Amino acid sequence: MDIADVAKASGLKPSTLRYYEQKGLIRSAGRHGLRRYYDPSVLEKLALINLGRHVGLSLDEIGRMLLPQGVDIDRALLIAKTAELDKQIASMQAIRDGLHHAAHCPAPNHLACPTFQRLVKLAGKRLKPLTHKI
Amino acid sequence: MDIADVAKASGLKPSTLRYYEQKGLIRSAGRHGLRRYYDPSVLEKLALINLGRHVGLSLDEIGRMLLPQGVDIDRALLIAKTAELDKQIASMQAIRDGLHHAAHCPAPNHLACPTFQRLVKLAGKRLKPLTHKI
DNA sequence: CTACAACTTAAAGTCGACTTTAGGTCAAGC
DNA sequence: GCTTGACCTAAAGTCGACTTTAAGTTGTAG
Repeated sequence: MDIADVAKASGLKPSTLRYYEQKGLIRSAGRHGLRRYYDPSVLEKLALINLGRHVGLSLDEIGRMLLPQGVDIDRALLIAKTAELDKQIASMQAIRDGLHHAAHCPAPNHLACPTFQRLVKLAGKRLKPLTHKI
Repeated sequence: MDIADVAKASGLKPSTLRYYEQKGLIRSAGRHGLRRYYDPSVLEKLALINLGRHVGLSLDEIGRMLLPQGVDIDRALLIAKTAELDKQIASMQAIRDGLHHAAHCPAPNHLACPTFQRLVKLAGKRLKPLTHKI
């Protein structure tokens, strides 16, 4: 497949594919002259990268997780990530519940509502930044 | 309170406070000469901003939600955000379950595992980018 | 065989949320 | 009254993940 085919099949732009290659996330199978050509298995690797982005991994982290040979992931890192996701989900649920309450609470303003006050404190304390762009 | 007090109490840097002011998120109560001084209620507003960041709002969105007078939030936007959070949570749970399975699946590599394959497709299709940095 | 669409590279630009820097002002303690 | 540390502003820098641009090369349809 040439780069345009991979782009179409993956939904990524050619420039993104070159960028991923530069970062060491994918490799082309070779060149026809200057032009890259790819093995279709690159699509599986890209799907995996996409998945990683969705769970909040940076490209660098994904690079470390993707085993060099073949298309696979480090299981230990996967388990760690699962635990992290559990925490994130719990946080988001707490916030969701607080927002839901605040939106329906009859207090004159949200800061007058004790449930909302707990929520604000929760966000201030318990939640560490979910610093990612996915 | 002067800017250093607000910084200490909120955990934000003075530069961040000036930046938020520039964006119209907070206001100082006035100046002593050049120096800003703040009403303590700014801390509540900052807590609210912090909360907003945690649910994935941009500073601009937060600016639109914070009612100009006093410290409060637009309830309709709050409800909408609650619904959005519900979706995000559901997505994250699906991914979490998939990762959990993949990490413990006996298939030789994850791509050989049908559950993992479904997960990869899910991430590719159903999940729209959670494009935020918190 | 030629035209040209599609590829190539390196480098610079973008976006959001800040942080840092450079250069200047000033309230307060000695 | 003088020093100094904390404050001020405007502008530039940073980070991650790309995208865009500028300038050049080439496989391939006609």
